[in-house]
Amino acid sequence: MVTKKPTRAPSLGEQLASVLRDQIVRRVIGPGTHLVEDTLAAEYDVSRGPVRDALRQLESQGLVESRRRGFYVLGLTLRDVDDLYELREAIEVVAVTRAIELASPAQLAAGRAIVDEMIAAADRSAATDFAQADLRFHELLYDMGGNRKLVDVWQEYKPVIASLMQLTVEEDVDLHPSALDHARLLDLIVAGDATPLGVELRGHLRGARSRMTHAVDAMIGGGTTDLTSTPDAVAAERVS
Amino acid sequence: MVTKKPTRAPSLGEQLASVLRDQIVRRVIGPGTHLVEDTLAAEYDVSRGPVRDALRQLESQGLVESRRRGFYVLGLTLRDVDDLYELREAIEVVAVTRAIELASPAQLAAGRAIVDEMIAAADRSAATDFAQADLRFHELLYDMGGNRKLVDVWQEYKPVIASLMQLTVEEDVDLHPSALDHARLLDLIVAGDATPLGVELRGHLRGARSRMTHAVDAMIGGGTTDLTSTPDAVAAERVS
DNA sequence: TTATCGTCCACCGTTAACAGTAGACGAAAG
DNA sequence: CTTTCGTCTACTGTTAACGGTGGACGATAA
Repeated sequence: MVTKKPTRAPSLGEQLASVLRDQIVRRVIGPGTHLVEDTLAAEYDVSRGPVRDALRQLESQGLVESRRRGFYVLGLTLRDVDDLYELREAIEVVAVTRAIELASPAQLAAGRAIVDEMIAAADRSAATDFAQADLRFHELLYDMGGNRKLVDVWQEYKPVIASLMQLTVEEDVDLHPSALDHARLLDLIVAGDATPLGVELRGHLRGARSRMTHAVDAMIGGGTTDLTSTPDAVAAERVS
Repeated sequence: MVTKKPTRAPSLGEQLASVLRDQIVRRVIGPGTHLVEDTLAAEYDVSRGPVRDALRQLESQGLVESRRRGFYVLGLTLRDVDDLYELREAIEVVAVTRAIELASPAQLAAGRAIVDEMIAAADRSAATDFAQADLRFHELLYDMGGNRKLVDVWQEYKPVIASLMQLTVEEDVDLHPSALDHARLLDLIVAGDATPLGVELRGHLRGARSRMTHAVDAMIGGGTTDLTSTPDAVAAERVS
């Protein structure tokens, strides 16, 4: 069983990383932008130390790149979203497969409670609450799997995924089917057959991926990706 | 094609991270050890900034944990080695599967050149050189796959894997079969069938994993894991 | 015009000092 | 004896200043 660290007040570095991450994902700060410690420190009225911390964190999440003179924004292209979800699929399928043997009754109950929260959020059309419950649900899947390295990778990229999900919450979509998808994942874990479970989760994540590439594409202002005629288009209505 | 960053002199933080990482993997610094910025700064005659950088890096590699008062060494248990290799297997199989379509002639040639270096190192029984070539070979597999997130995860954990490999280089083993295993991976990429390629790579990594758990076990002083009668025992003679 | 060389500067890496905080711990009260 | 409260301290987070470095750039020579 993987234990959780107690919550502490976020440092300035963490706060700044969060602000910059959102700005990068939303392209308020565009790809190629030169980020300089001193400049950001002046702009946000902090010293360079927390700026360093923030930029290091964003670097390890693949959002910025350190070069000789400063950091440069890489941002998130459609390619990046695809890559990120391919990574996520690779590791999350392993985690849920392990969950078949390892998930405890308490964890399964916690999963069902989160699904209930999702349904309640869907009732209220509270997409932001839904997204947060969604993230907690998937984190629980990793916890059930009991592989700490998989958990660590999830934790590393979770903030990026969360930022991406924020791009999709403004859309007026019925969230109930997605909530039920999550319940179905739990059912399949309990049923104990890895093959349909893997198929279901892959479909689930591919739907989420399509939705996000759609949102990023719309944000970029592209018309280059037309999803309305592909099988993913239906799945794209599903969250996470 | 994934581009490489130019090489810079390592900062004090990076150097310290490397030293501490080795000490942790080798259990010179044992699990549970309390690591304090001030104490390490005095011991290594640097200021606290680089110590912070080092500990942050080790934290993201899962070797230490930050709690309220300082960092604590988690270390690498047998469980951790298994988890790490399960992660690696999950992502590396995806990378090589993608390499079937995406590997360039130049990359394949580079792979063969690295295998030649491995054979030369095996000729000289130069295990450390072999291990380094081994790491470069696998990094090239990720590059061939062209998924930047997979590359990033590999880069994140590569130093830990390298430290682990150092535990195994003192053993007097004929390295030629392992070199040829790598050539075979390239052949299978060129042959273009994902299924035998996946099977081969999984076997390859499971061999490496067994070898490492064997080395960690011996280092811990355990007698709790007897590998001599399992199918992995033969594969454990293979590196990487 | 091109190549070379010296200077400058745009940054980051590092250091030392200060400030804040959350438990630990001891003393006092019930 | 147990609980509460106040103080202390062990750390980290942050700030400001200094030092180093590697290209950029301008001047000079061929």
